[in-house]
Parts: sequence; C-alpha cells; structure tokens
Amino acid sequence: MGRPPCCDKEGVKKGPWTPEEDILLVSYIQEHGPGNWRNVPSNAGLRRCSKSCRLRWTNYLRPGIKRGDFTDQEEKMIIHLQALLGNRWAAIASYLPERTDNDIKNYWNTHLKKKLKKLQSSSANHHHQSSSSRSDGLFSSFPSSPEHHSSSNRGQWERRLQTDINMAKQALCDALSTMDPKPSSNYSHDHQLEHAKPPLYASNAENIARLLQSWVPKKEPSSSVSTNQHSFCDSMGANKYANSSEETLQNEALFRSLFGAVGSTESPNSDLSHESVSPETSCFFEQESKPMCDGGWNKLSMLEKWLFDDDHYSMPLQENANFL
DNA sequence: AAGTACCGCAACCGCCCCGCT
DNA sequence: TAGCGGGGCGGTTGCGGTACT
Repeated sequence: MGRPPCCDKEGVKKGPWTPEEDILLVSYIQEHGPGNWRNVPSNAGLRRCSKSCRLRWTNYLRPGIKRGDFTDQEEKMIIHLQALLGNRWAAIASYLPERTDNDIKNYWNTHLKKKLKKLQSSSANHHHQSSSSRSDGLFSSFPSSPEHHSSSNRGQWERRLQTDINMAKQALCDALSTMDPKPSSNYSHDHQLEHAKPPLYASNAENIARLLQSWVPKKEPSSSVSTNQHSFCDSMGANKYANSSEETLQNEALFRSLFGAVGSTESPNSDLSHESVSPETSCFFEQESKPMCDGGWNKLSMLEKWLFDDDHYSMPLQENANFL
C-alpha cells in the first residue's frame, strides 16, 4: 500500500497566500498552538496542504520573525556559519532566531553568494602576481560544502566541523540558558524563539495588524494577492534595499571588517582575525544589539564572540587553505 | 513608451529522518 | 524489527517587480 499524499491533490489551493487565509491560520494556531499540521487545514477551514500551512507559519506568520534587510552582523554570522556548516540552512537559522531558514537561504543565494564571488574574483586579480596561497586561504574559508575538499582531508575537516558544531551548540546553550530557566537541549529555532520571546504568540497580533493595515479588501481575488503581500512586506519595514550608495558603503564596510586582510600583506594567520572585526564594526554590534528587545542579541553575545573569535575564524581558514 | 532581461522572494517539491506501532 | 506517517529540510521553480535598452 503506497503512502497516501499528505493532502488531497484535488481541491487544494496553491500559490500565494491571501490575507484571509493568513488570518484563518494564525487564528487557529493562536488557539491550538502549532503542530499536528495534518489536521490544521481542515480544522482551520483552509483549502491548503498541511505542509503549505506549516511553511506559511514558520516562514512568514510565526511571531518574532524579522523581515527586511539583513544587518552586517547577520551577514557575517551567515557567512561564517555557512562556511562552518555548509548549506544547512535550518542549522544556520537556529543561530539567527529572528530569521527563517528560507530567508537565509534566499539571502545567501541572491546576495551573499554573489558578494563572495565578486570578492573572490577581485581578490584573485589582486593577488594574481603575488603569492596566491594567501588569497586561496581566505576564500577557501567559505566553502559551499565539504565536497569541495579533497578526500584526503575530508575526515580531518569533518572531525573539526563536528567539534565546532558541538562547541557552537554549547555556546548557544550557555547563552540561552541565561535567558530561560528551563534549558533545552533541542536547538530548533522554534524552541529558541520561544525561549527568547517569552510571550508565545506575542507578535502574532502585531503580524496580523500589519497585515490588515495595508490590506484593502480585494474585488478580484486573483489579482491583488501579491500586491497585498508586498504592501504587507513594506509595512513591516521591508523597504528592500537602501539606496545604492549607502549599500555600497555598507558593503565596503562589510568587506573591510570581514576581510580586513584582503589585499594586504599580513601573515596568513591574520585572516579574519580579531582585527577583521573592526572597531566600527564592534561599535556597530553594540548599537545593533540594543534595539533587540528582550536583550536577545545581548544574550547571544557569547555566541557572537565565539563566531568572531580568532581561533574559530582561523579554523576554516587554515584548514581550508589546505584543501585547495 | 514598450519590450526584454534580470532579480528577488514566496512557495512548492521531493527526499529524508525519526517516532510510533 | 520493519513499516508507516508526520514533520523537517534543502533545492528548485514561478511570478511579480525593477532595470535596462
């Protein structure tokens, strides 16, 4: 007997979610809590696949989700975590409680990949005539996956990776345990979110309010959905991108702080060492942390510290330098 | 102003993991 | 112990918006 589909293919609506559907879903989850997704569509009166409901909730409606521009700090964490963990977006997202794995994945694919590629090519040109080992080491610090490594080093790489993952988890555990008297060994981002944001559905109402704020009842259901959604996004501060000059400045600052050694001639071990977090970046971190209500980022400073710590930054650099 | 190309993101698809029986 | 099924995850797609010609 074959496995039945999670939902009937017939009569199941696909495509963009309407505000009405969002409201139905959020109302249901507020009342019953997330979980048992198989029953959610029927119980909530939605003609949607259970998976679709779950995704909509986790990627869009869940409380505490931050949308819009990624901060430099978030970018750095994503870059470093991607180097460390590969394309394990859920794992990466667990360290960025306000971002979803889908968001991070999209951001990586659309922004950071290009950014790093661009940086890689520019640096390759810059160092073409000089010793290449330096730049190789730098950019090999951001492998897309362990497959990029030679098989002879893979075992070693994996052991180090596992060690660092464990250390990261421990650091995060320590950081989070100070927020919540009930420590958890499970680090799904949902759990972290719940710990970091004590009121379970605190921002649901906010999400819905924002949703409704820009929602004009549509006359033609098929045509206004995306417009509404964009308005929703805009109303949530997702003014997608800053003007280009500002973005350029930010990128430069990012590159300087992230890859401060690029184009310079310091010793190889100085890659992304603590000087990679420039004073202005440190300052930025401080300022950036404060608006995070509940002190979430402040509480995570241990992890940040770990992430930007010399030793851990140098791990992938030094290790990966051997893989090319 | 119109047509085209490109980009970003929400959502879907299909595989995998893991708990339950 | 094997099979089932729910849920999670990463990769991919398709659509709408924007930039360019």
